[in-house]
Amino acid sequence: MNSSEKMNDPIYVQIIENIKLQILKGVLKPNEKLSSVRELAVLRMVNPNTIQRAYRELESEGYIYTVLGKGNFVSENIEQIIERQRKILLEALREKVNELLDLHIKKEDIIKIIEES
Amino acid sequence: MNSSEKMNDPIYVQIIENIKLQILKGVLKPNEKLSSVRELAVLRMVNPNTIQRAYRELESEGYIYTVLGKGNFVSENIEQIIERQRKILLEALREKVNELLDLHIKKEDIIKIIEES
Amino acid sequence: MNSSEKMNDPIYVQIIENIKLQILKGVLKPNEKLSSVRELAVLRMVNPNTIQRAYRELESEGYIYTVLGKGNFVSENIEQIIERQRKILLEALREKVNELLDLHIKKEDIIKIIEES
Amino acid sequence: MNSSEKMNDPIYVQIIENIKLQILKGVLKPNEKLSSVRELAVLRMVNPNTIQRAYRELESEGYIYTVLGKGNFVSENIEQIIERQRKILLEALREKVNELLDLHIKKEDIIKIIEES
DNA sequence: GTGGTCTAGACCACG
DNA sequence: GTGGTCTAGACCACC
Repeated sequence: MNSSEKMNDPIYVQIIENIKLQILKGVLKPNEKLSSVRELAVLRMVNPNTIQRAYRELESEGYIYTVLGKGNFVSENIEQIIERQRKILLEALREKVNELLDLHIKKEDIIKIIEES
Repeated sequence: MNSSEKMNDPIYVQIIENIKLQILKGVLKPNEKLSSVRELAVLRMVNPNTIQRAYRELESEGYIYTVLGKGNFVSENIEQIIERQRKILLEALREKVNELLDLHIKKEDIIKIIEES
Repeated sequence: MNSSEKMNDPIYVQIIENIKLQILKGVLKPNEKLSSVRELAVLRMVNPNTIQRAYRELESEGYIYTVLGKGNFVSENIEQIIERQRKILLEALREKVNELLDLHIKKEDIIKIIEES
Repeated sequence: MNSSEKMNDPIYVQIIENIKLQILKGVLKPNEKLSSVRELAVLRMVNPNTIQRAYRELESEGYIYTVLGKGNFVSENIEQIIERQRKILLEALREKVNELLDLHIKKEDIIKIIEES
């Protein structure tokens, strides 16, 4: 039912999207501890490296922070992170739209695509 | 009034956009020779390196091809190149839109941005 | 049954490949006149522009030459043209092979692909 | 004894190949920071522009990503990038082989070339 | 003549 | 500090 979460994305991307959504919806709250790498690996039946990678990317995007030896936690200032992401994405969107207009794609057609998303 | 051609863009990007548009509008036709690097450098009053860079990127995107010692030419199969670019861009657009929806941006707001472009 | 001639190639590419093969097999001999653009357009039931484009590319690759007002003819020194093409292609092949080896594709697997071609 | 690393290649290509290999062999890991443009320029005793160019091409091929003001980093999803590159190269190889077969080069001769690579 | 590479070094924007 | 852009100008290889 959700907009992203494509089946053919690599596993670690699916995990990232899943955790992001939980944070965004407030299921996971600021400073809350995430499942440990090993726990989540068992739960999802994937290699611990895959979880490690997902956590690493979530950290680099600012969604979570890592305390060595303690675990991974949801960022304190999660709203700011989201606001920053929004701005970045909106700017990227504007750029893509301009490039499409240059290639003679009509605005209506672009809007149609968005409405179908 | 045109979508691209932003003043703030670096010179080489402006040149790229300009040439792309000429190709798209049919001013430059398949296999037609472009100005030589040095000619265009004099014409636009910039360093030859700047033109060189623009031509190199146009080539790597498939819009033109280079014959060593002869010059740069508009690609034969330019429509396919354009079609490919459209697909790539539309897919990128869809992805951005999905990410924005995940960040709770409303579809209407996204559409508003496109209408302003 | 032939190696190239993919169905999903654009029409003008299919025409190019077809004419190249006729030249290579000696069906079309040096200095022999090719069908006129209009004749071939009717025969193949395509737009004359498509034929024009195929001839233009064949000329730029050296297979044929054009005499304005007279028509298109198979090149005199066709063997040299072919030899040049071979050298260019073999060099390109070597380059691709090296790049594949860098990406840890085994020589055996590359050879297997060639044997299947 | 290695396949790439030709002496005759331009410096920036040698740098690109060198970094690609380090990434492929796992010497450089996902999200690891590369030397800064200036550092590497001093280290390899070349102009910063030359490094800059190498990094730019590595980025456009997806091997690394750039954060303005922070540095250049190995891509997160490097395996996918490699897999994509493999597919592109194999398809290009198949095409070259087909063209060579059309020019009456024997399969055995093509295979011989590969074995010598 | 053409494009391709490279140097030396300046200036900008970002954080 | 980082990368990004740009100039001025040299030298090479190809044809």
